[in-house]
Formats: sequence, C-alpha cells, structure tokens
Amino acid sequence: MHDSTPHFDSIPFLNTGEITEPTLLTDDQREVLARIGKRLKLPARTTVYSERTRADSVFVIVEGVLKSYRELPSGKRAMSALLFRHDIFGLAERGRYLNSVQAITPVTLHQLPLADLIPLIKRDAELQFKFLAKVTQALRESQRRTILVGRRDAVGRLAMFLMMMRGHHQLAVGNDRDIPLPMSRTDIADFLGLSREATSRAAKALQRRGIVTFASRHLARIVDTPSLAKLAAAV
Amino acid sequence: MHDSTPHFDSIPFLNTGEITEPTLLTDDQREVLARIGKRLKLPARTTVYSERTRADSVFVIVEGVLKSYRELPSGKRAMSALLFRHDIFGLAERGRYLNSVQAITPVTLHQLPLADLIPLIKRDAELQFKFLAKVTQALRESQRRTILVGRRDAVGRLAMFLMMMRGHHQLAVGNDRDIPLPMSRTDIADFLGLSREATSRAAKALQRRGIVTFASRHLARIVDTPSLAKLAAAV
DNA sequence: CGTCGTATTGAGGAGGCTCAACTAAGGTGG
DNA sequence: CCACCTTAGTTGAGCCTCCTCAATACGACG
Repeated sequence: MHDSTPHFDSIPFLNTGEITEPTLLTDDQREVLARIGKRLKLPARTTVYSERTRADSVFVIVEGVLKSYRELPSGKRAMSALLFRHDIFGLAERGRYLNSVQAITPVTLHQLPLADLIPLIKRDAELQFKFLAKVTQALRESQRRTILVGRRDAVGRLAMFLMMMRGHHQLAVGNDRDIPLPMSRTDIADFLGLSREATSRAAKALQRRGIVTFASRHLARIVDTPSLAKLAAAV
Repeated sequence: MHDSTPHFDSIPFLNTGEITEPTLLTDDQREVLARIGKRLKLPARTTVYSERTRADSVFVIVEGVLKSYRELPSGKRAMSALLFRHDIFGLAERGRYLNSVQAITPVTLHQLPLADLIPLIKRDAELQFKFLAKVTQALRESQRRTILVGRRDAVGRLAMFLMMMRGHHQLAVGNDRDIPLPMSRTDIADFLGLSREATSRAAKALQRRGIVTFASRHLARIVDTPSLAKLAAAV
C-alpha cells in the first residue's frame, strides 16, 4: 500500500495464538481514512493547534516527530507526550483541544475531521476497534511516563528516555545502537521533568561512565546496552 | 434503572449544542453489559488481579475505590491510578495485565469477559464508542497526573490531589467542603510520588496555613477553597 | 564571519529523601 | 472489656540531589 494513506498499529488486548503481532489497519481501512481526511505537510516548529482552541480534527502521523505540551501559569511547559510515526493525537474534550501540539521535525500528517470520522467509526466497528486499541496503547504509554517523571534520579530518567527512543527508532531501522534525537535538549528536559542543566549533567554522567556517547546533540550512541537497560529499569 | 447494571459516563469529544453533558450509557446498553458480565462484591484489600497474570476480563466499578499500581524492582510501588465509581480498568496488553489492582474500600465490580465483550463491541459500534470515549478520558486523567508528579513542591501536589478528590466526591454528594479520603497516607504518598514523611508534612503545612483541616485521617475539610485552588493551579 | 538562540559548566541554596525514634490507631485474644 | 500487639502515621536531624542564577561555549543561520 502506498505510504500516503494514514496508518497505525497497536498492541492487541488478547493474545491470539503464540505469536503476537501488532494490530494493523487493513488496506481498505486506510483507503477509507484517506478519503475522509486530507494530507498535511508542515515544516519544523509549526504549531498544529493550540490548547483551548476549537477541536475539529484528529491527526495521524505519517512521518515526523511532534510534541504535545501545556503552558503552565508559571511559564513552564509541561510536556504531555512526544508523538511519533503512526501515533494519533488531537483527542479533544468538549470540542476543545487540551494541549498544544508543535512539530519538532518536518512532519506529514493526516487530518481526519471529527465530523466525518465519528460517523464513520460508528458505522465501522472494526475500524473503531483499531482506534480503541490505539488510544489504550497511548494510555499505557502515558502511565509509563508517569512512572518516569516520578523517579528521583536524573541519570535513570535519561536512561529510560534513551531506551524509549531506541524502541521507537528500532521499529523503523535495524540499527539499535545509534539513536537519533531530533528534539532539543530543552524538549528532553521538559519531557523528563528536569531542568536543562540537570539533563545536561545526566548526559555527561552517562558518557563518563562509558554507557552512551553523544556524537552530536542530535545523535546518541549506546555503548553498553545492558548497563543502560539496567539503569532504565532500576528504581 | 437499577443500580446493579454496570454504568459509566464520559466527556464527549465534540460540543453538541451549548450544554455539554457527559455521555451516558443507555439503559439498553447497560442491560447488554449486565448480561455478558457478572457482578462481584469484594472486601477491602482484595487484590482483583496481579500484574503479568493472564487477562481475561475488563472491569467496571459500580461502587468503591481501588488502586492500580506496579511493583518496582526496588520494592517501591508506583501507583498508576486511583480508580473510582464508573471507572473502567483491566485493559490488557497481549493478554497480560500490566498493573496490579487492589480494593481500597469494599467494592462492587462488574466483570466483563473479553471473550464476550470484544465480539459485542465489534457488533455494537455505538456501545464501543462509549468505551472509546471512556478510555480517552482515562488518558487525559493520566496526563494530568503526569503533570502532578512533575511538580517539585509537596504542598502544591497535595493541593492538586485534594482538588481532584473533591471533584470525584462532588459528583456524588452535594457537599464540596468535606472530602472523604478512603485511602491510606501511604497510598496518597505513592500517588503523589512523595515519601510518606513529605506527604505528612505537606498536610500539616496546609493545616497550619488555614487552608484545610484534617478532621481525621480519612476526612479532609476545605476551609479556604480559593487558596487551595490557587495552590493546585500554580506551578 | 558575526549574531542570536541553545547548550554547557560552575557555585550556592532549597527541598525532599533517608534513617531513626516516637505516637496513634486498629485488631486480637484473654 | 481491656491489655497487648501490630501496623500506620508523625516528627526530627542530616544528607543528597536537583533547581536557580550567572557566566561561558557552542552551533545554526543569515
């Protein structure tokens, strides 16, 4: 199937048989979604929508990385999530978006107007089920992140983040030692619930201990995977 | 409708008209769910299920409070969520539960076997849509909690928690000053990502500042709502 | 090659964690 | 019914980590 149609996968609820593959959209379902939506190509730094604005669409990421965040009264920004290929975002509450979403890299999105999507998934229960599974997965991801920011140690948090990024990248490319980090250090800090400085020091600590090297600001290389995994798991 | 059938509500995606009411299950839907599931009454402290065990059911809370948590290697417990009336839990990944769930108060649950529920919601798209909305709401709740544990100040976190508990209780009862806290201090501490000691000190600080009084360990009374709201909102 | 925003490094201080002792409450059996 | 025991919660002291502020270094972009 051509890559221009929206696509996502999700981890199934049940374990059917021994092998568990992610649940994929069928070609037909992708066609249908492509029909009701339109494709969007946006340069980096574009704001897709801002919190509290009228919500009329859900988005599926075809390619690229985005961040979902909330501005706090103090001027700090609380990051709700980092969003990757095949993720869904824009689930609104009472017709308003709750977060702002901004592109970190250039992105390709599929915009699905709620006015069309809701009737569609109410007709097509199988398609809706894919959405249900995907939202459930996002919920689990969110809970994992709650555990992450609940940790006290900066190094462990960064390790957890790197393992997470590795997981995302690994799906796409074979190489699992080089981890591209498209987002800024500030974004990482916000994601981890740390200050920029603490994040920077944590990165240096990992490097000093020979676990990870940072070839550039946007490329990490895992040297000692077991140690990193151990740091990420601990606590 | 009799209270023995499972029930839940959720906040709609769209704003239809000016007034936005929560989306409720219809009587018919409750009937259908009641038919495929069975009712469960459990005393306090019962473990409904443990992490990594085989998942075969989703649960709807008819009455009572439960906690969902994960045991960490260090022996600490990371709380994933507190669960209240009309909440849903037990969404599994590949046939395994990810968290453990334990009753805090005596609870009444509706157990819905996945083997029956999945075919049902694949037939009944309207019913599935209610589940989709509910899971989405849980996702938002989880994101809010991520922001909560990301805060640095213990007092603010506790304030946020109290406002949250107020919201839950307010729905059921009119009184919005008395807040029952059925869970232990340890549970609150786990939920806030604080130590027991810090939680205790934060409670004392709120009391000293005349914002909240703790009549007993399980009953808080809000004295100065605006101040509490301000503390909860700030950051 | 200069400029501006981003990132790193350093020093000092605040807040929460840990450890330890003490107190309160709940449950049990005589 | 009360004394005891066990568990949960509070209080205090010291330490550790991260935050804040400030200065410097880096790097992307014009």
